[in-house]
Amino acid sequence: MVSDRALQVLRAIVQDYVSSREPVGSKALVERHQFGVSSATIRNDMALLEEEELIAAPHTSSGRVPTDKGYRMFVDQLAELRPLSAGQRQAIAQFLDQSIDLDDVFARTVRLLSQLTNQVALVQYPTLGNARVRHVEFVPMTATRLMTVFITDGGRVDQRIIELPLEADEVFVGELRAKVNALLDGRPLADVGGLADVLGEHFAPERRDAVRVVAEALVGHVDAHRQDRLVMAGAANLVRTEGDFAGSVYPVLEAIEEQVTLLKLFSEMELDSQAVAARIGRENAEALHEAAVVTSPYSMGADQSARLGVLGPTRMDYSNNMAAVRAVARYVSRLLGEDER
Amino acid sequence: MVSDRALQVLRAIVQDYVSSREPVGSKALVERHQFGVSSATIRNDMALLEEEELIAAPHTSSGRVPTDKGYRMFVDQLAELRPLSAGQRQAIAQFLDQSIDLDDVFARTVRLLSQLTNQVALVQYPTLGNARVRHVEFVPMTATRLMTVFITDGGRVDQRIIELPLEADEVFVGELRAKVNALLDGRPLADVGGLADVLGEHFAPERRDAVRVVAEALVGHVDAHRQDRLVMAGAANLVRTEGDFAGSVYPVLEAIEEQVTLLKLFSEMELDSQAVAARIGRENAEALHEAAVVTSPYSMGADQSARLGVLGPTRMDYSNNMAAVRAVARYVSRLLGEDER
DNA sequence: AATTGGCAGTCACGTCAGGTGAGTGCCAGG
DNA sequence: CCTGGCACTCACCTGACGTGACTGCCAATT
Repeated sequence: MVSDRALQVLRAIVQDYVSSREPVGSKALVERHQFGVSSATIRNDMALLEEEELIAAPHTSSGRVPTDKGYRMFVDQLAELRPLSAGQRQAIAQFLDQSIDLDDVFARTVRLLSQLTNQVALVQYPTLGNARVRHVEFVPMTATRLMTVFITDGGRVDQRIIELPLEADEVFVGELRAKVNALLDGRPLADVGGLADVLGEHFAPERRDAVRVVAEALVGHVDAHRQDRLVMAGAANLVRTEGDFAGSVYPVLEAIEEQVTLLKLFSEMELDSQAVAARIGRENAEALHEAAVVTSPYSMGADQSARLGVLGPTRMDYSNNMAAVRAVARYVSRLLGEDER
Repeated sequence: MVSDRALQVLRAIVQDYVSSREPVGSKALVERHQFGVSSATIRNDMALLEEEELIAAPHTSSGRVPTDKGYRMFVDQLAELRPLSAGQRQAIAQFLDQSIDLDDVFARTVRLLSQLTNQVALVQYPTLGNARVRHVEFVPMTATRLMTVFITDGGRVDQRIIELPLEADEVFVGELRAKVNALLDGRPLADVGGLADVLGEHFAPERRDAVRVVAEALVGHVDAHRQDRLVMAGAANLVRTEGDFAGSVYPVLEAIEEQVTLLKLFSEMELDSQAVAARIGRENAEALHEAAVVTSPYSMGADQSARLGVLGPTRMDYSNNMAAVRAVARYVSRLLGEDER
């Protein structure tokens, strides 16, 4: 039973607290916002909000601070994400258009996001859906060591070094290159496993052992495509906002570097709405109890899609960050060809 | 004119300070180490060391702390690089041998180093010397967008997305693939620029504009090979040692993420000895005045070489870190084929 | 000449008490 | 339902005061 005005008060508290980092009291509130009522009235509303656990007082007699639940309500009610300014949009376009390759798109995206939001930015590499094999290349390193380069439709590239049980001369490598590509080029990744099994049949029996090693590498390449990765930028921003973490930022940084916690989080959010979404405080895993994560899905043509976003203290500027994440996600999607049909 | 015993005292001070994080006094010193003289004598030596600016007192009446110069002397003369334990060496081998591709070697190396030293670890990607073109692949993204994949001898791979001024059908892409590879395969990278200039002659006039865009991309690939990169791991460790940075760790983390400061530092150290080396405190650029960097060169066959190492507060365990950096650099060099001839 | 014990002096740091002010909760009156 | 007023509560700052870990120096000793 929170009145309409009480919600306005909650919004004002979140805004003021985010910008000032200090618990906000009823008096300051009526001064900075036009409520048309006195501070005593606001105090009543605040008591109500506290009842609902949307705000809390750090100690008996001080201003109030939004709880995770308060932030959640703030974010959910935050219907209008004001679009970025024309200048900002242009900056996004200009900066990302300079990308020279796929990795560079992600590297630039993550740097851009961290600058726009002053938070740690994260970009998940897209998982390839029904991609196909484009080309496989073999590069001799030493007599018995071979690098395999695996290129897919979507333009993703994997390299891998393998140790052969025999010396590979130019002729054998050439034969490998020709036969593997004849067999695999254009085939869906899902087929690679089966085809690799029969690869040996195309070679002389004394080569079979070496070919088996190559086949294993090819399977490994496919697995690597399934595996997700994150790129991160702006770790320095986390240190800057250190004061917002009661504990240390250490476990937070650790969780980011470990990736596994974040990847799990990203895949859970995948199920959520297709729009920009937030996970706040205790909604997250242990290490991120004091952090908030704002992400949006982006797509890379085909059915390849992943998420990108930012991570920071729960006390963050959700309006701005959500707007930035949305804008960047949209631009990256467009850049990677989704909107081109 | 520092006596021999005074140097022992310096060594003891560095060791005690590194492990305790507290200024060390003459009394504690004689208790923890067997000097065979009284604390008053040690005090005299300490006064001498202070004269030489090898140690300093944070305030008038407190223990002493090594200065940058003191650490420098410690590193140059006093630290014994005890080899790692058999267990540690084995751990390095086991962990790195699992690498599945080139990027993975670097990723594992950097993680390993940060765990062995509890510092931020850095690995510089090798600059390619006189590498040659192995293969160039073209992957259509959309009708007018093409991804180029550039593979060199050394096994390094670059991808890049380009926008063509016309629609590229399968036939044209196939033609590109055949002619570019006929022209470039096996040629040194240095020749790519010249050859790209004449690429247009091999195509029909109406294709020349598109071919020029491709040629530019190829030149870009070569440039990208010249450009250095760093991979980093263990940023969380920097936060953990935050207390050792009088200011904030913010500028330090920022310098690491910017890369340019670190790359400059790495290339300067290139000139130094071939062994493991340290840059301490004010020997570094502004942002790293309170940090120390320990690096060692490693090689990747051919004439490709680069550096790897760790970064932390000047108050770090130099003996251990230098030993770890040296061991890892050696193992990576061996793994990448240098020792195989 | 080097070493030692002794002693005065310095200064960071922890503790404690008192004062200050921002902010709440509640109540009686509009 | 809103408002002004008032008592009450704490976090926080400040200054005073001991305490203890050092150093620096000096005269005595080997």
